[in-house]
Amino acid sequence: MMSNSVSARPYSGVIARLKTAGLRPTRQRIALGKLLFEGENRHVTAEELHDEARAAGVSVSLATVYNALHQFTDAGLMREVVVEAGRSYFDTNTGDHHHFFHEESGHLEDIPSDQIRVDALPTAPAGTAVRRVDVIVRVGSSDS
Amino acid sequence: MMSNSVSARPYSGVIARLKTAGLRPTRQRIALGKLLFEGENRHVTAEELHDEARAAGVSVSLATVYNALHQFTDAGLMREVVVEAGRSYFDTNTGDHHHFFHEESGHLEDIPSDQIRVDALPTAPAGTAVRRVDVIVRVGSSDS
DNA sequence: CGGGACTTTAAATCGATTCTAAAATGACCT
DNA sequence: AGGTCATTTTAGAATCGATTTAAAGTCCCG
Repeated sequence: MMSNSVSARPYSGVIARLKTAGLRPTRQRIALGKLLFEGENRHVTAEELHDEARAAGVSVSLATVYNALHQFTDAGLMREVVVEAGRSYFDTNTGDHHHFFHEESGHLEDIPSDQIRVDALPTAPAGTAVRRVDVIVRVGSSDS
Repeated sequence: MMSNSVSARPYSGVIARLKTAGLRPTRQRIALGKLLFEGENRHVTAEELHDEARAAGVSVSLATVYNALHQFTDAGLMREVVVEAGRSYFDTNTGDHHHFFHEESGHLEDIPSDQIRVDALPTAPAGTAVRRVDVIVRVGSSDS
């Protein structure tokens, strides 16, 4: 009866994912990985994830959360999204998509790539190659 | 023979612009305004502008540069561009356009709005209105 | 179980930005 | 011109998110 969500990554797929990524499945990485990868895609800041882990009874330092988020990102399990100066978001959705950013709440929401189109990209400056295209749709409460 | 540039904003248009924006034309704001608004459009960080001002013999504190950049932005004379966590760029081009961001050099370059198209925007989440759409094309040297 | 490489950690540090409260300045009035 | 007062600037301290440090802890292999 699968208590909740779309999730359904089988029993501790997290450990397998970590190993595949060349990361030792330590207690902390497993706990953070479960919070991040079991269930829906997520957008988190290091602080948020840290609070969440502790709230869930996992003892983990903020530095470790930063380390893990960067390691997961380097391993291609997540990606970093920059929307606000001075704060980093990490996104568990590594597929092709873009974002709504709610300026008041600081909340990010995915825009599936088939719901937006970027056309007619100019050629990259000489000597450079395009690494990624980010589209941020900034929204605010309608009574601004 | 007009020594350089497209500039040609007439004699101290900067003062008029400041007044129109409701900002007192102080020595510092005028000097920064000239660096920013006379000549081509620019992308600067606070530190860069501060260094440039001092190099030009203008005595101004970093805090004042930050103040001025925010005031100019609030007044609609500039806009802030977020491309890297932990660093703010300010852009003198307030028109509709997007950006190339060169990841190695930290350099920003405009993409005129007619050279890019964003279509099929999904509707904003309920209760919200779109404030802006930012497209960042991240490029790096082609031999990555 | 034992050893060594990899991890985690608390604490110190960093760079960017903001805040503070005091000193300086600009604009208005007469 | 001079006086006045709100606005602005400033140096320095403080804050913020993030990273680094070096020491303590853990994981994995035989």
